[in-house]
Amino acid sequence: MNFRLEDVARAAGVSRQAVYLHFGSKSGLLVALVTFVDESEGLHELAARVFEHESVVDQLDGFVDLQAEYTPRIYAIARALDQARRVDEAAAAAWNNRMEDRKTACRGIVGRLKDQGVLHPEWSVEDAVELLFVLTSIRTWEDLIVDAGWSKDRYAAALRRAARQIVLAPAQRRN
Amino acid sequence: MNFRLEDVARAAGVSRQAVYLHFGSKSGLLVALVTFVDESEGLHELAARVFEHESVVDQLDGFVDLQAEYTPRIYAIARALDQARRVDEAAAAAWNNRMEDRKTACRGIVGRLKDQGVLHPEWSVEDAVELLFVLTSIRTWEDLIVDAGWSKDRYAAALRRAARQIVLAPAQRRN
DNA sequence: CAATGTACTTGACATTGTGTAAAGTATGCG
DNA sequence: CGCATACTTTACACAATGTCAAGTACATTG
Repeated sequence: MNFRLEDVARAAGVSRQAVYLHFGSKSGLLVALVTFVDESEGLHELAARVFEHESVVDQLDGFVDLQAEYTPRIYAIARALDQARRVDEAAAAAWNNRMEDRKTACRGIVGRLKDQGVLHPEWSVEDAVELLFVLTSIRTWEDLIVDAGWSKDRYAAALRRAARQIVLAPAQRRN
Repeated sequence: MNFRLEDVARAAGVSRQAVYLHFGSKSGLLVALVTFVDESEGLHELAARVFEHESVVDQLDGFVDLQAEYTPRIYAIARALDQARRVDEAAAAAWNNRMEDRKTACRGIVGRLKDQGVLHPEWSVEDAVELLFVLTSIRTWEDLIVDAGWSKDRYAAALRRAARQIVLAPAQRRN
């Protein structure tokens, strides 16, 4: 929530009140923005493309790459939403919604790994899903890219490797 | 920053102004609190104990366990500090300071793994340090414990496993 | 004992930003 | 024309941080 409604309104060329008429509150604006950006950036299509890969391992890599590619585009908004969700119910719902989508993607990948017998034997499906989820989260991205100053490529390479090591059965590790 | 200075002052049995006399600002209070809590909880000794283990792998496990044990004790403060650091320089310094300590610990572990030839060959020391760091971060803890509802034990077990898989050379994996 | 300093209190006020309310205006449409 | 829609302008309530000035209680010290 690192922005003032007055600035937003001025930048949009409307009065501050117009923002309230349209979105009800600051959080309301944020929630609408999140939805809008995901649509206009085509998140859905990008995600679908990841799952077009025949090999699950390619899907896993693609999922990591998607995070590397997509997160910087939405980072500022995501951070604001992450903050807003602590105090605003609608923001929390929007956040949970997006997280649920991401988790579903993780479940898909891990489930397929399990089905094909290439899930690392030490991991339960549930734990592997959650760990893949957290490994590819915006927070992890922030820690590595923003705070540690990593490049996108370094992030993608390291996370691909980490995700594979955690989730793939040792025999399958070489691709 | 999910608290009001007036409440803090009242709970401490002093006037709101007294807080300003002592700590200068809300962030100042927070920074002082962080230092105080780390000392009174004995973080330094707990960390030292982790590194008393002879085996580096035990140190790695102990480091994960320390996070599992310690993070819940400081979570509320840590979250406030994480938020404060975006707007307050002193808070940012306090945060970076603690992160640097944690990173030093990671460097120690990974460095020793490298020296003993048991660091996973696919990882550079720098990348492994950072990945161990992010894996054991407060943010990751929050995602798993607070948001996903994991138990402490589940967290510790999963992260031990994940850390080992990422950082240990395959041959060394069984301990 | 008087003077001084320390640590705090009380109360008032400036500031910033969100959110609400009310009245007015421009535009388009049936 | 009459009316609805979409917006503007202005004003204000409110919460919370941070500042300021004057006062008080108590302990220390010459």
